[in-house]
Amino acid sequence: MRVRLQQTALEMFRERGYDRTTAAEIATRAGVTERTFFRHFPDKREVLFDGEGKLRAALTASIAEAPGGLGPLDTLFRAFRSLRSLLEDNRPFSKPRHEVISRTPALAERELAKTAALTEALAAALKARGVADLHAILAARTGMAAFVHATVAWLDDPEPSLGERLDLAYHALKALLTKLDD
Amino acid sequence: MRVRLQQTALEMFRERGYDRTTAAEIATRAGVTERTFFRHFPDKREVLFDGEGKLRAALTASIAEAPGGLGPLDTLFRAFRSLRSLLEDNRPFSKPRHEVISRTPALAERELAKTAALTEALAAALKARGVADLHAILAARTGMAAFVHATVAWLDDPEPSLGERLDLAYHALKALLTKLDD
DNA sequence: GTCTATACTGAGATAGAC
DNA sequence: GTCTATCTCAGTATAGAC
Repeated sequence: MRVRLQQTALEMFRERGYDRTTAAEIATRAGVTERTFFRHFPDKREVLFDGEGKLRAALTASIAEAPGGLGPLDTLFRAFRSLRSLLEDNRPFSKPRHEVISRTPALAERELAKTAALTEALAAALKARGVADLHAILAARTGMAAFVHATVAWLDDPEPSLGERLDLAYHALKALLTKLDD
Repeated sequence: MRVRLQQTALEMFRERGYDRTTAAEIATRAGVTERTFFRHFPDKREVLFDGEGKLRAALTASIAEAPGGLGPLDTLFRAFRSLRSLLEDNRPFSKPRHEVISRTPALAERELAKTAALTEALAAALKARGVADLHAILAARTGMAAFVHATVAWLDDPEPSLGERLDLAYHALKALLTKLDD
């Protein structure tokens, strides 16, 4: 039922927009009552945010098993690259989902919150490898910035590929360094 | 009246928490009707987010007038440092405000959205200086990550000072980027 | 300033799975 | 019998329309 509600919600949000779709309508089309909708999802926005757990688990696992000598940012990029095929397979679902989210402020806001939570998890995974707190949180935020940018750009246009976009972001970060003073 | 509503709201949120304070109650204590509250603020969360405009104007102005030779990250840090005394003066208000925000998910979410909007503005200001799109957005996100981290840590504990915390973050970023492979 | 739609919340009842 | 999912009903607060 969870999945059915999610699919129905995405479908209706695309047809009529998030604001013009009530939770009761989603529930009815999915064959349940409004109250059931809210039992599955604590609020209406949450119906589009569920795959986060898998992403988080995959990334933290990849970080945990990374070779010892790798720096924090390289560890993160290694983890991001390991997700390429998973993300590429999901594109048929994630693209329309992203379209709805990006044109709905309430959903965009929720996505930022989810991304922030994921960033915290990455920082924690880095700390577990012995990275100092400040370095861990800055690396996690910097890495996520690059990852999100690459992913969003790739959802908008599949060429260049996600892997190429990650490489571009990686080298752009490197270039930022060479210009640092002091 | 705007300011009075904001002060009243912060006061009541601290006393009872955001969720247990209704917009009508804030309005009544401030001496107006609920309708007036929503005429000033499009939604209840927004009552705590108003100084954004000034911060944004100060930062983009500072970026625009930065010396030509400076790299993107140095331009940003120069702008952040120029805000130190403004932020230090504001601490008596921003500290309790931050406490309320950080323990209220709905407000934390809104703050992330405001920060994201500010980040976009910084990226735009960098682009106006001729920085390439990808570099501008990555520098803006990386710089904001460091700035937010330094500010939040400093709100939590005023020592080390904000300026020192910014320097720490700057050097941590430098160290991270220096370790990059390839 | 009034009225109303919609997002949520809580308590209790029902029904089927185990 | 217990557990879990659902429904029913009644209510409050936010926000938007008029």
